[in-house]
Amino acid sequence: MPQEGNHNPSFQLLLSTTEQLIEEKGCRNTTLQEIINRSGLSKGAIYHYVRSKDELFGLVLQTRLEAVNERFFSQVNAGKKELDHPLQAIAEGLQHIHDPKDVTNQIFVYLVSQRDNPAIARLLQDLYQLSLQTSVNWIETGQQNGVIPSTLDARRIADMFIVISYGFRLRSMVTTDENHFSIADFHQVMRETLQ
Amino acid sequence: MPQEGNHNPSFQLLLSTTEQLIEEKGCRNTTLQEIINRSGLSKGAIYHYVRSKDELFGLVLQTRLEAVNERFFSQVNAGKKELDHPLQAIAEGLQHIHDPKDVTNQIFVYLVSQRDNPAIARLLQDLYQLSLQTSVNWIETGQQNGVIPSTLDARRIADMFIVISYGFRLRSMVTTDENHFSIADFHQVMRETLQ
Amino acid sequence: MPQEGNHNPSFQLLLSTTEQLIEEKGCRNTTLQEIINRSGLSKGAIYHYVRSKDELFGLVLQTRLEAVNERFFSQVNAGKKELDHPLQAIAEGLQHIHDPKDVTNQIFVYLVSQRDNPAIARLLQDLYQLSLQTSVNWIETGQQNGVIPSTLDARRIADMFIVISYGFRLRSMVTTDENHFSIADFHQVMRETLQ
Amino acid sequence: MPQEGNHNPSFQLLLSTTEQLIEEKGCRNTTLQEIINRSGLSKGAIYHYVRSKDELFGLVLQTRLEAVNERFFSQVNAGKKELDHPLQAIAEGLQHIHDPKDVTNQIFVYLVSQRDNPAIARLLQDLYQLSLQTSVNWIETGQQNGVIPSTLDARRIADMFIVISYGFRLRSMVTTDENHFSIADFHQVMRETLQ
DNA sequence: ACGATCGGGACTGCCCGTTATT
DNA sequence: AATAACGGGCAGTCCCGATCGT
Repeated sequence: MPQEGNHNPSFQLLLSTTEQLIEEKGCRNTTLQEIINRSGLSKGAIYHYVRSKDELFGLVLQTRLEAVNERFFSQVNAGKKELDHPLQAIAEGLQHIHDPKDVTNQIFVYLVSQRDNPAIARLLQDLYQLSLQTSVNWIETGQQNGVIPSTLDARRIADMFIVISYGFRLRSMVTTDENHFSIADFHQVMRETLQ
Repeated sequence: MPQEGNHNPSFQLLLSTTEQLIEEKGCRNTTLQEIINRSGLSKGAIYHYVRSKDELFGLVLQTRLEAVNERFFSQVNAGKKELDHPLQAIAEGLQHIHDPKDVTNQIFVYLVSQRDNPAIARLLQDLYQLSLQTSVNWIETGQQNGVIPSTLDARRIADMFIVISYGFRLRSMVTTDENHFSIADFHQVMRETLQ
Repeated sequence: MPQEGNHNPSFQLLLSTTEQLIEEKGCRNTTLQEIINRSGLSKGAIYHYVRSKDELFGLVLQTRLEAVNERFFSQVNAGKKELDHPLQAIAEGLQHIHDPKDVTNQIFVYLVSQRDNPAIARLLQDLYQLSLQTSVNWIETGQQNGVIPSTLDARRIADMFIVISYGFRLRSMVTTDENHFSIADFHQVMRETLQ
Repeated sequence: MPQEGNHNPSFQLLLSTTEQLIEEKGCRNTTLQEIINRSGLSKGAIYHYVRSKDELFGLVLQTRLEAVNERFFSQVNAGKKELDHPLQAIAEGLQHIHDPKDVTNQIFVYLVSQRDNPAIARLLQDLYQLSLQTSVNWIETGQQNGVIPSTLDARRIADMFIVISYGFRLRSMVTTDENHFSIADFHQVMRETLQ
């Protein structure tokens, strides 16, 4: 499984085709056969890069989340303005957790429902840690800049942030109601929590 | 599909066997064949009661959640003491959302990942509405009793409650870390939010 | 697996199609797909009757051997002449162990090479017992009729007979030489052994 | 395919790893992937030495049998005592045909079941000829030394010997019964046959 | 000569759901 | 109301070839 930082065009094609199919038809209805048909790769080729369909989906999710995190990170680093309102920046960057069609949301719950597979469980754990650490970094940056009181436990706040974003993701996939508790409300709660 | 309030022993056996199997091996690994073997029912019998495996899982979830809600409702109605601390009652009743092995958590994410099936989508929507309405009822009871300020939007608070409980459910299935944002913290946030 | 004495036409079709294909192309090259194509049955139908391809092959072998044994048995019972020369009758009935294309030979070695599968091992053991018992019966019949000395150990002689017929089967699949040790020679050895 | 008398360490490693795996898990369950994992060789390396997995197995068998034959040959040449009882020497050297776990037995039936592959058929034919010729040599040696009557057809006797040893091999893989016709009985038969 | 990566495609067994039958 | 028969999609495994470097 030589996919560490793999830039092989076939592997990239595999990932993008899979992502596209998930977007169109959901995880459940995305079959290996369709990936084969659309990508032009063979089953052997696919299993040369990944160990299973689940791992493939996990890889797509990981790639996506890493891209998101990277984008955020560079955003935060780039502008000084955002540093004044890091929470706002974060909240704005999270619009996608409201989109039930968002590929990351779909793959995320799909993988959680496969968590009895140890490899999947590990991947999910890793992604959680990644998100948590990123959030901690943001908050600590805010504390160093004085916009967030240093008395707060960065880790706990970050985890709360994760929990609520998980909640939003799940709610978006459960109901289509015009929702009553919005990201704006969340922002408000955070603001009060952080004084 | 005559399962409205069905007390048929075969149907009850079907539900309990399924629940048991899910607890043992997870949703994904619970096959029809195993349900047949363990329950002694035939495939025809099962498909006489339910339309699909997903519907069966949905029914198990629904039964469970209704039992939980009913228990809560009678609890709230029974004692006056709990009325003074409705939030605490709620929080205590939610310990199970922390258990990644909890059958409702497992079925819930499984069904969400199957949400492209319209019947499943409808079921999830219904369950969301049920939870929401239950929460609204609790909060309004609290407002009538003066323990919660009447200025607050019961619907919004209830939804926030749902979102966060969804978040806890999901987090419990993603990580086994000693978690930093706990139900106690949640209680604290709620208390502050509700003044 | 309801194939005990199954006279279901689909099941019979399955067996005969399989036998035919093995005769044409050997066990290894007989694929499920071909059986499906030629028989018109679906994969689901086939797996309704058998648990695996190996079991299917085993069933073909068993059916064949039982037919052979039954034919022998009725032959022995029918004619008085054969009772005088039971060995000759046996030897003549064994011509097919010389035919490398014979389906029973092919399936037999195929199954032996799969003997790590416990179900296969059990089947082979059963078939061995069946053959052994049949041979013992013949010999004891010979002893009762006085053509075989009662001093001989029927069981040992029968087993020797099995071993040598196994040897003939295997040799026929290994070499196409005009063979030097023939069934006639075997007959001679037996005759001397039995006085 | 430069494996004639190849003493290349990689090639030897390939053979011994394969033999070891067959001993542990049987021919069927010995996959190329396992050979790759355990030997550390790459797929390319393996296919550099052999044309197919079957050929690889054939090579292991051939190597083993040649070693056995060579050992016998040197034994016969070394001592005079054995020359007096060549049959006994042979019989003693054949204990391994009783061991169903013996690698040669396993590979042998595996290859026979693959005999539709012409290369395999040729290999089996060659091995048969080798065995036959070896037996003929022993018997002729015995005849020259006067322990075996010169009137006997060495070729026929040798072939009978092969057939029976084939039979023992097969029986050992079919049943685990304490067997009734033993090598000792075989020895007895041979002795009587040869006067 | 030696070996690694990449890729192709056949095949089995599993599993869900449907239809015919009683 | 329940069973047996059946249909067919799908994932993952496996053997092997092709190509390229060393």
